[in-house]
Amino acid sequence: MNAPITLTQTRADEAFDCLQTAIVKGELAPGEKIGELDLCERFNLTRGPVREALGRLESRGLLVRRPHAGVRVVSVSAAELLELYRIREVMEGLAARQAAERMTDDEIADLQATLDSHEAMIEEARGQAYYQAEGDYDFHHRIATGSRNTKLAQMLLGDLYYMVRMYRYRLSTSSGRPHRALGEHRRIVEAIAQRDGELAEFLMKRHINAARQNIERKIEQGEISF
Amino acid sequence: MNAPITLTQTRADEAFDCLQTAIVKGELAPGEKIGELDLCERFNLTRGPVREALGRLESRGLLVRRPHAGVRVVSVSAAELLELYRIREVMEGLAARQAAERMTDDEIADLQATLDSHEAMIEEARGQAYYQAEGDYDFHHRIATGSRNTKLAQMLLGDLYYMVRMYRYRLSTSSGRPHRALGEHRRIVEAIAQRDGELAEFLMKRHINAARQNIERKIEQGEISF
DNA sequence: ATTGCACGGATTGTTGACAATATGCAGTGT
DNA sequence: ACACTGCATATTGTCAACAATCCGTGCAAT
Repeated sequence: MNAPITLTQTRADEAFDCLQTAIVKGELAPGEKIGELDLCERFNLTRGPVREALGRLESRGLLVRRPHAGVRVVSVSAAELLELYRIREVMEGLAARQAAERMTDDEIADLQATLDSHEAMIEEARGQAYYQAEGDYDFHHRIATGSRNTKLAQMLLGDLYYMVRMYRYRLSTSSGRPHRALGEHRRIVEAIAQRDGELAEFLMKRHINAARQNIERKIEQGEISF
Repeated sequence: MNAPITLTQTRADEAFDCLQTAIVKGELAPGEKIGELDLCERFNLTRGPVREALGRLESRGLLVRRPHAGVRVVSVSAAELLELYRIREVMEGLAARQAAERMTDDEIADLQATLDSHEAMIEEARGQAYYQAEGDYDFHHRIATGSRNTKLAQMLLGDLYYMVRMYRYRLSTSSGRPHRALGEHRRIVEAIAQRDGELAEFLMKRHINAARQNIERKIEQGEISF
């Protein structure tokens, strides 16, 4: 039946995780009204934990709830998605700077190793944008935690990335330009290895700015539907 | 027919507001364990809404909760407080830049007017640091919303400011230098009025950086206890 | 004396039932 | 035919009882 060992801490956490992944993977369409009982049956839970999870998700901006009317997945417009990238630009720039100042040598070596594995994945499975997207996520994740800035990492990992990933699934192609992105990642790590925080910040901002412009172009070309 | 006054949307919202203000005002000491039943009696509520509010606050990083052990107000170290200002620096810099691009002329005029009233408050009630703190909060609040960046405003107003204010109450004196801060505010608004986003970003970053250094100095001098 | 362990009490997590409110439909009037 | 009103239903918000888990205390053993 179910997994013999439930590693989840509590029912509410379980509901939170299930809901979050369901939203990110697009199983719950934005704007669609979702009933609590539907969710309970879907995840084999009761309304208590589900309600608590809904509250948490709402607080994080993934859901919008009207007092007695129900709860809907937030629908982000194209303009708002681009605004999200503007925020990422400054916050991840800061993360890169602080990572250059604070990451241990071991962490940097690890980061370089993961870039190698990402390159291998891109080489052998060309067109497999999914792995590239995961690799990209992994890279930014490490930089955020490497900043040793608790709140910064919390905001990036807890708020922004989930919202961005939610649209990654919809854009299907990660950002389209795996090789170029990998090269930019390499240069950022180089700057971090040299403990050049200022350069790392600059390169990271430019990297995310390029990704934003890429999306902007696709929107203008009508390749993305909202 | 005009709706009279919405006392509160829902019990959970009420609990959320009460708890948030109680935490910000320092009525609930950081690190102190708070029982759910205590809170219920304190606010005349039942455990359901209180639990939902606790979940939301935890998700925003104001509380920390261990599975069956209870909930505590988050205790932020001096180092983490300074990290918070580093985040504010880049985020509010972006907010100032976008505000310069997007605020209406009326909003800018309003902003200048509030600065005048702040100046009057400082002049007549010298030493009344409380009003200066509120004025400072008001200023940054308007810039954040003026950016027209929904998520950015949400993160600043919903997450960061409450955490900063929580320590403002403890530091008693806002940042100590009302006149100088006011002058910096004036120059930022000037840049916004001239639609010079780049300058507004630069000035805002320098403003917050100065505030951070001010706190850092106080910490070194042992004027602040944690 | 200190450490380990077990047990009782208290607190939290969860559940199901009850109350309040919004949505949809039917009916009526213009 | 359309708009408005009133009611019925379903869904949400709230409550109080039940079950599971942790913490502190006391005792015993080394």
